[in-house]
Amino acid sequence: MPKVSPEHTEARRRQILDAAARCFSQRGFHRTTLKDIISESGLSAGAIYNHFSAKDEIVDAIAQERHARETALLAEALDESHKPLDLHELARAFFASFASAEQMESRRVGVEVWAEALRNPEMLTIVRRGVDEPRRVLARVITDSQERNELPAAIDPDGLARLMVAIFQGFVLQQAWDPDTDIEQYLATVDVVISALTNYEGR
Amino acid sequence: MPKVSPEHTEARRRQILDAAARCFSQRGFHRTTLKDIISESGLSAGAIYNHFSAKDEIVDAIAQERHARETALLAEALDESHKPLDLHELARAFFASFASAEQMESRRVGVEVWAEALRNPEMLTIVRRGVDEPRRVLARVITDSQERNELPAAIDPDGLARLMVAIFQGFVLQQAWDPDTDIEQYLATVDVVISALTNYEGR
Amino acid sequence: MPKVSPEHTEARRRQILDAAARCFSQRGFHRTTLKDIISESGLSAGAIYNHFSAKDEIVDAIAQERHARETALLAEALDESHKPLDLHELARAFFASFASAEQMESRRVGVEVWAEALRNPEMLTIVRRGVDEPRRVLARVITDSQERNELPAAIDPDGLARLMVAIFQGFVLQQAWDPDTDIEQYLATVDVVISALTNYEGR
Amino acid sequence: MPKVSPEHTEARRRQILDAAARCFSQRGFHRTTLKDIISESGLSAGAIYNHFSAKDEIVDAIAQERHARETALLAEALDESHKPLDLHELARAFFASFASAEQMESRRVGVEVWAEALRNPEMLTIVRRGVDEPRRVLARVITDSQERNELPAAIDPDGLARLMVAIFQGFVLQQAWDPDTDIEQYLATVDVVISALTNYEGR
DNA sequence: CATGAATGAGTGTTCATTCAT
DNA sequence: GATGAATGAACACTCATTCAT
Repeated sequence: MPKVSPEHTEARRRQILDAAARCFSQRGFHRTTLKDIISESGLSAGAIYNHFSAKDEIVDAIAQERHARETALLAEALDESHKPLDLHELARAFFASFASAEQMESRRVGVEVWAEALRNPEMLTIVRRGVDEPRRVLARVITDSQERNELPAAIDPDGLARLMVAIFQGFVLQQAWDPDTDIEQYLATVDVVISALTNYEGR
Repeated sequence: MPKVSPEHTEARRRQILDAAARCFSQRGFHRTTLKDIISESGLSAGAIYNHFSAKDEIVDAIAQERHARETALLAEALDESHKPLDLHELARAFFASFASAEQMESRRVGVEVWAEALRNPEMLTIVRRGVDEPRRVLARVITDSQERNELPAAIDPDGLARLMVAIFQGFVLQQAWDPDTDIEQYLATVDVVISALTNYEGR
Repeated sequence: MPKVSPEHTEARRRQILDAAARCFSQRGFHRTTLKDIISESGLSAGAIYNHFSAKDEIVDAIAQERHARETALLAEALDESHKPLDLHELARAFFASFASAEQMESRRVGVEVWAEALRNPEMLTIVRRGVDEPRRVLARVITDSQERNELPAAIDPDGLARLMVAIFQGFVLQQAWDPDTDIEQYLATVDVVISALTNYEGR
Repeated sequence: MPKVSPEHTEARRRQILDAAARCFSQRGFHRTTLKDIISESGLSAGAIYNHFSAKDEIVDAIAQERHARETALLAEALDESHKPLDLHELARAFFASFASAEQMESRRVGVEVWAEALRNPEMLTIVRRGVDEPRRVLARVITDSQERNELPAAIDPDGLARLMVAIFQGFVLQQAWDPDTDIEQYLATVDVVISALTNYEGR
């Protein structure tokens, strides 16, 4: 079926990436073979190589998409919120993606990407992009809050941003290991921490 | 009929595990071949198989040792501290291991173990043991602090324990991706958070 | 029902064969993929298969054309010369094709055809046709010369024809390996050999 | 069977190279698959890769050995001859290898190496070594003969050496295409040419 | 006729594991 | 126990060929 529309090409790409994502989520990408992706996608080896020139490229694309989707979700959540942003809202926005099961699968792959980033520069770039941007957003919101006297000026905005990102990352891990991990309990604690910081007047 | 002393056996095991740890830290589990371990250890394939019946067993042993060492370090830190423990001291104890470069290598492997735990039940068990125990210690310390009125009673001890563990895990990740990450800045922020919680009287 | 003129068909064939010849000369038959020919020709896979039913057929056609062209060049050279032919002129005619760079490319392909002929009967037939015909021409010229007493009668015409063909083939090889090989030096030596034979009166 | 003698290692290498040579001679090295070599040698893929790190390395080794053997045969023939060498003897020495059927197989592979040398620098080096050395030997013999007044001084030694090498190469080709090619007829003609040159006193 | 996406058998290569010495 | 050559299933990837549009 040649002379095919760009939509068709894009659909095939999706078909491959969706199949790969399912495989990666189940077995991890090191244990996923091209045969797995072939079976799962219903395509042939050649068809896949018409869209990606190597297995690694599929892995990269999945990692990239994952972080792009997460960043998009966050940006969306920020846009919907009323200015000025407060940290409570921001925290909720961060955790919003935990609703769907599909996102849960995606986050499992994300954890593997985190590990892969330690050995694969390509992946480290992707991870950094996905982590640094939210951190910068957070740091800005923190600075703004300090200027409005809603947060002690003594707090280092970057340090707190890092810590809040860590709070998110740590939960991702804990929930990945145990899907029953109680997100509401966790978010309630996050709220307490934020409130405590908000009311804190230095030592 | 073993002709060799148990000490010799143990020394061989160490030789293998140390070589494997170096390989894993550099290339990751999946990219490390048995040939790599053979070269790095200076032993033969057969010699290795006399101590481990499969590559996976080496991986498991490394993961196990890693968490055992970390738990031991933590226990040691707790023992040395003067009762009653406060959260500031506890946080410092958690982060104590970040001093040495060797520990840095070990933590890189640890991150991969975290990812591996998502697909390998054996590894999940190891990870859970390594994470749950500290969390329980933390929760107990928090409860104690609440009883001494050093922390608001409204805080959920388990939720806060989880969050503090997350604060640790997130930093491990961030530092693994960027070794220049400033630990003192981070610890200062952790201290602020703990102080804020200590002084917080609910809303 | 062909809608296209025979000229168009022939033009397409040329387009394919020219592209293929360029590819073969650069990478050899075996390393040239159909994709290479597609890129080089600017045509599509389907278009090529409308004119050739397999890659081998293109190879055959190239080999055939090459030898046809060489034979034609030789015939032309013979026609132009004034009878009776002498061996000096004939040798020059043989080596005439070494002038152009295009012919140089063609000869590189020719060497591969020589090798291919050892395994591919189709190709062997082509090579034989291309080699036997000149050899017969040479043998006839030699016989004629002997009858005119310009060459010792003791010489075996077929043996000498073979040897003169070999002199040509060997030079093709040597020049293919080293394009700087001095053709004038070589031709001068050939002339000396012919003169020596001409003047030779047996032992 | 580890801790094996160097002889054993060498025997395995031979086993592989002999099998490969048989395959190459039958199908050519482009059409010979590793599976072919595996079947023919009776070894496993892994065993082969213990001795050669890629298929290309086997091809190179075969080409190298072929030329080494040919050079050795020539050197041997030269040593056996009584000084001073004359061209008749030298020509016979060159053609001595045409006796055995095994050498015939080897020469078929050699023709393929000649073609391969046009695209593969590694192979070109091997071919050049195999061709230049005999050419130099020939040129020296020619110069010596000229000094002894057995050959006209007007002849260019290098040109004649090239031509004699070509006479050899051309015969290799012709015999490879047609095993029935008469070597005695050919050698007789070569002798006539040499005699004619010997008696030639310039134009 | 032209297109080029799709096919899938086949390729060279790797690597955890075994076992005769 | 120690050795390391041997195994062979599995892997990622290629490419001549087909055929629906």
